[in-house]
Amino acid sequence: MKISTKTRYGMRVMLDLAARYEEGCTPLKDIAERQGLSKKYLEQVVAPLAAAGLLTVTRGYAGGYQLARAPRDITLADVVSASEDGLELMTCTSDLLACERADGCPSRRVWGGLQDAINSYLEGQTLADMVE
Amino acid sequence: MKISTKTRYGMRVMLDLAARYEEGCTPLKDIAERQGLSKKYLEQVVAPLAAAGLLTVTRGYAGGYQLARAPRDITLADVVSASEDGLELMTCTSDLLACERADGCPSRRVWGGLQDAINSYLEGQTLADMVE
DNA sequence: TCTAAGTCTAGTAGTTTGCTAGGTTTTAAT
DNA sequence: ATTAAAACCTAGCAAACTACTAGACTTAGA
Repeated sequence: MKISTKTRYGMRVMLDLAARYEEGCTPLKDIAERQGLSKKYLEQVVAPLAAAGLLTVTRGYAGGYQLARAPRDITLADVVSASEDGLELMTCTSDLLACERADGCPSRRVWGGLQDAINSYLEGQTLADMVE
Repeated sequence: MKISTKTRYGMRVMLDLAARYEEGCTPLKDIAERQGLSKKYLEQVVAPLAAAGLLTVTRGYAGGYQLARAPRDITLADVVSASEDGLELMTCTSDLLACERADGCPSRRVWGGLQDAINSYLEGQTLADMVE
């Protein structure tokens, strides 16, 4: 149940960009310096966020990243889901089989409930909420 | 944010024992058979649960495990926390340092809020609730 | 004393994590 | 047309973690 640094750094990048959303695109170099992180590593951190359509990319000279939507329109679920490739706590294929055999499968209830709690928190908060 | 099989199996063991709490101690062999899991692996799954005081152990012939308290008095947080060695989403030492430098550290708010959501769900539900 | 239980320790193949490194492509400024 | 600053892509790698298996040892009731 630990959160990977990839996801944590991804969130920091998104929050950093949320704080200066009006200012146009920002190069990774600036974000890396502000956050005290390796620019090279951030490239990889940012890739899935861009692939998920959360970032607008400007390539070439004076390029950089900008939030694709207003901070108010990007939820924490959007960010975490992109970084972690989904919010699922488990790959439920094998669990479905196990549940066939089990009687009522109470553990389904456990993890389903936890999943709901996580989803509803992350979906209910936006980047704007976090930045104030 | 995936849940390890160790934790999932641990929960299944605890739920299995909760369902037959009145019946005294149950050998791991029986649980392994019912759940379709390796008994040998379950030994390791169960170890941290016993160490956390959630299980009463009877060694020797006709021994086995039993819940140390009634299902109503064991929360999901107790179980997950024992299996995962705490509920923390991250080791915050390095984050504290980062937060000194950052201005207001909005990511603290993100993960703190998620942590609260997770904790309050897990602490609010007991094994009895899951078994019906 | 036999036997069915839990206990402890070690090993291990495979995967994931958290990076670093280097080269390629894109594009605005000169 | 060249340069420079940016994003993009791929590979590699040590360390840690995961999901087990295996075996020897201990405990205690029948």
